[in-house]
Amino acid sequence: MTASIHPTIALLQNNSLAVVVQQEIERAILAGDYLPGSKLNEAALADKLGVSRGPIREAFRMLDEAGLVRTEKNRGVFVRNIPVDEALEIFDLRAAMDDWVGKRLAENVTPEQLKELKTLVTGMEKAVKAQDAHQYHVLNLKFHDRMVEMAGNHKLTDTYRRLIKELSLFRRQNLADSVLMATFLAEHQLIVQAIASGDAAAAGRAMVDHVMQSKQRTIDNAAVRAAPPPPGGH
Amino acid sequence: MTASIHPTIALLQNNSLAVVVQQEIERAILAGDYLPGSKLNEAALADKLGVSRGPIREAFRMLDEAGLVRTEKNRGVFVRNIPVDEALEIFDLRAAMDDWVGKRLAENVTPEQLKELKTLVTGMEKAVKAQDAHQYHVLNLKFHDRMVEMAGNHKLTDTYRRLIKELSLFRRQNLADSVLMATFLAEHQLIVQAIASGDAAAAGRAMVDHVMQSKQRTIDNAAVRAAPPPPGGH
DNA sequence: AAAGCGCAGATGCTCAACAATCTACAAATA
DNA sequence: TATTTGTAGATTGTTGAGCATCTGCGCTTT
Repeated sequence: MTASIHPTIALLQNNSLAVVVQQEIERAILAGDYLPGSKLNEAALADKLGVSRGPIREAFRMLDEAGLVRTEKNRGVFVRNIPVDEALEIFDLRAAMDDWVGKRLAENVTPEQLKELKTLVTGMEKAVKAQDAHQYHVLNLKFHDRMVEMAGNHKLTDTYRRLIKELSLFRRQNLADSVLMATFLAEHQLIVQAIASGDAAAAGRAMVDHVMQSKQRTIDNAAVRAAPPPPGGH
Repeated sequence: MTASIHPTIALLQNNSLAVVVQQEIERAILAGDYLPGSKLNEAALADKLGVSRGPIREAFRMLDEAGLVRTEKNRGVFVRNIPVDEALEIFDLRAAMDDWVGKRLAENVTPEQLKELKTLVTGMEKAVKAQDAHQYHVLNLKFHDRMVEMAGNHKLTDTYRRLIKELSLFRRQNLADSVLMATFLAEHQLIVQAIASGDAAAAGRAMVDHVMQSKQRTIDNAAVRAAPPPPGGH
């Protein structure tokens, strides 16, 4: 009932230090401040964030359970490095969920929601034309996240976001070239179109095809990097 | 390298106390030792398990992240009570996953795996005939878990199991009556049959139908309990 | 070069303490 | 009587010190 004006106070009123620390470390990891594989030092973090080791350790346990870090006994906590195999598995799982989302949206989407999705696609078109890969990436994430959210299943939304976070740990975002961006853009338009048509099966298929395309691109990418040209002398 | 003979020592060699505590509390919760809504007392648990409050608190954070308990600041940790809405959401999410599992199995199942599934169904038949609801329940869980596992996607398997754990917190297992058990049994046979036929679409459909049946039963159950007959005089 | 030694640094855990907060219950008030 | 207030006790959130143990690494020894 006492809605504190001061935001940072309100934060600590409802969240324990451990939760705040967890959020901060998660933010830093997802922002790329700590790269996959790097070690998170308990004492250093405690010092940096101005708390004792207790909350740091509790935050570590949460992050571990969330799949963002890996704990090796007596060695420490490391930012998780998602192997290709696992990333591909995540794509398949996402596809299964997106299939459901597409079907559900085709049946239940409102005109306002449809309009919002179209706006997002338009934004991506502009980003592609402007060669703004970052903006495209942000809108792309938002586009998919909103669709999942619109499907109205909180549990599925939570699960989806958990997967996206883990996936973001897989290779620092393979920068999309303009040709690929254009391809994906066309698929996005297809998805919205299918949803708008109310054809559940088609909408599901469009979503699945799209994710499978991303998966295939990841496979190709991995194949290229697995057999790189020998590095030239420095 | 030093493979301790003593199992409990080997356990602590690889797992921190917090993890062991987490596993023990989780076991207790899933076994029904702590009912949904009940409070978990830090000091009491620390005393009972012979550890300090630190590992207990770390275990709490893991269990919270896993969705098995809920933490209220300054009030404590409580075994989570899954509301009906959330249970229904989980059913839909499961259906989406099982659809994928069914399709995948229809395409890739091995004769050995098929045989194993048939054995499980046979076991359930016997349990139904013997009116052994508990045995049926155990085999049912195993049947579905094995199918998910056989689909070969670890991430999906993890996610599925997480959901099942949460779902087990929803109403102490609605005891299945024999009529319902028979219905589900027929559906199980249908699933195995569809998988064996190699018809991906049919297998997926059979899996989805089955989960939706469980969902519907949950809805009916909830409706009945929501409008119970007025309690007779004591 | 390989094996062994020793040490600094970090983790895992315990214990003790204290502030903040919640809970329950009793007393005071309307 | 019902409601409010006050207060004591219990519990949580957090800190800090301390210590055993493990890891990593450089150094010595062979």
